[in-house]
Formats: sequence, structure tokens, C-alpha cells
Amino acid sequence: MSARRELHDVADRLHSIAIHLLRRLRKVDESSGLSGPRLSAMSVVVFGGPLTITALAAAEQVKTPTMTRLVQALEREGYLRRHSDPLDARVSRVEATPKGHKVLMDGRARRVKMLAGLLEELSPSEAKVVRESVTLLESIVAGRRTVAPLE
Amino acid sequence: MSARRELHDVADRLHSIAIHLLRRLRKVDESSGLSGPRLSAMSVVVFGGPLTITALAAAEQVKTPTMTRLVQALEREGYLRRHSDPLDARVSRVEATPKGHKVLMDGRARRVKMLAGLLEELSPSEAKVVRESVTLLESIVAGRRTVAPLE
DNA sequence: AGAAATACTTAGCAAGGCTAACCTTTCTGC
DNA sequence: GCAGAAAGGTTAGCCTTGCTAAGTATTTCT
Repeated sequence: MSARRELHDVADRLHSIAIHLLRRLRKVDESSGLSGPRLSAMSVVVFGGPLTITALAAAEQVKTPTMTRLVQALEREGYLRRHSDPLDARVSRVEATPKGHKVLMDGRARRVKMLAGLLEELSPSEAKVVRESVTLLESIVAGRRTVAPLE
Repeated sequence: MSARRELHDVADRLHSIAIHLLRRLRKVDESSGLSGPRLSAMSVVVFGGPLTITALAAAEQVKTPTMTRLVQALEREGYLRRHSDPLDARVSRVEATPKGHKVLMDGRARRVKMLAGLLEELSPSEAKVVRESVTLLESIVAGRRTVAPLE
């Protein structure tokens, strides 16, 4: 098999893995009581500190009206709260409440637990291979390298 | 770091990778002209042969009314067609048209190309590590290997 | 001071998820 | 062989989450 063809094959299978993985994760997320978009937004707020609606929308790759509504819902349910910026009355900063912090951590723990359960099926040497490749994948997927060809 | 802790760490990062990967894939899918749910349903129809609405709904893990609507839209746009079963007048079998087949294959090629583009950044030895781990991940994530890849 | 830019909200639309309720058709048990 | 249950689909109607367009309030720039 040519190197070119081999790459294509790996990409194909990686694609399949990602899809199956995400399906499983979605199922786990359901038990948190928060929808995907809400959980995801909460995650940014919890780990990204207090931030504005606009910044949050950008981080989540949605438009501001969408984020306004998400934040309103999450605020209504007590997962986060807002306080206006004393220096700029236009912006409102969003921050997680203890309840919001907890729901996110619990959900995250569930997801990680599920994945860890799957990884437990590997032998120590296999686990080592996966660990190494995770580092590599991390760098190319999350990294700021040039985005896809896609013409 | 304990083996237990290490496992947790890898799971956590794998989770993050899956999310980032999904986001990128969604972007690529947009250019096919079909939304995620429609593309996904098309994939099942193309690879799973003619099948009923109920079976399709089950494969896609949605309820039948949802699938009815998706199929109606896809039929309206010429990506698939239905013909009633001569043996059971209740069911209607769904099948991809050539146009539907093509749009799916093109979309699939785009996704794989995007992933392959990312993987190209790896050195040959790194690629080898990833390739090996893909095989491992595949076996633990996909579980039953009966269903077609790429749903 | 007045114009432009920024931060956010409101209003209204579409897609895609759901449940409940409804046909039709098929199967089952008597 | 027929009444009623079960199964396959559809329709109706609700909710969430995306979007754009348009509006308000505040800040910044000239």
C-alpha cells in the first residue's frame, strides 16, 4: 500500500472512530440534565473564567443572539450569573455559579469515566501506543496549524 | 503518575480531541449542501441498502416521525426515493438515487481529505504510532463491527 | 457634539428533536 | 373467520437551537 493510500485509510478510520466516540459521549451527556450546547457553553465559562457574551459566542462558534438565549436559559436555571462591567456598561460578564461548576464537573467526570472504561480494555503496551498517538493527534487537531485544504 | 491517573488523563484528552474533530467535520459537511442529519441518514441508506423508515430511524437513533420528515425532505430534493413493499403494504422502502449516492460519496471524500490533510503533518514514524493506535481505538470504540463504517 | 462602532437584545424564521394521536395494514387468538 | 392487538407511517404541535435583521444603549472617534 502506498504511503498516500495508507494515509487516506487511516483518515477514513479515524473519521469513523470520531463519529462513534461522539455518539457515545452524547449519550453520557444526556444524563447531566443539560443539552450539548448548554454543557459546552458551561464548559467555556467554567474553564475560561468570567467572560462576555460576545467572547463566549466566538468561543462556541455561534452568533451572539444564539448565545444570549443560551445564557438566559442557563441563568434562569441557576447555572451561571451575570454582572455588568463597571468600566463598560454595554457588556455583561458571565460567570459560573457553584451549581454550574458542579454540574459541569460531574458531566465531565462521566464522560471521562466512560472513555477510561473503554481504554481499560487495552494492555499496558497498547495503552502506551494510544497515549503517544493522543499527544500527536492533539497537536494536529487542536493546534493552530493551517486548516484543511478544502478548496 | 499512577496507571489509574494516566488513564484518566488520556481519556480526558481523547475527549477533547473528539470534540475538536467533530467541529471540523461539521464545517466540512456544510459544503456538501446537506445538513448533518441528512448526510448521516443518506449514509445509512447508501451503505445499508434499501430499508424501511423504522429501520432507518433506529439506525440513526431518532424516532420515526423525525425520520419521516427527513426522508420527505431528501426525497423532495431527489437524493432518495421510496417504493412500497409488495408483500407488506404498510412499509415503504427507502433507496438512494444516483444523485444521492454521489452527494454522499463526495461529502465523504471531503471529510476524509480534511483528516488526511491533518495527518500529513506527521513524520513517518509519528504516522506509524497513530496508525497503530487507530486500530486499537477502532476495536474498543466501535464495539460490534457489524455495521458499516461512516454512518 | 455628532457619527460610527460595539455589546447586547428582541423578533421572527427554519431545521430537527420529541410526544400524542391517528390511519392502514397485518397478525393472533379464539 | 373475525375482533382486537400490534406494527408501520403520518400528521399535528411543542421545544431547542441555529440564523438574520433590526432595535437600544453605550462607548469611542473626529
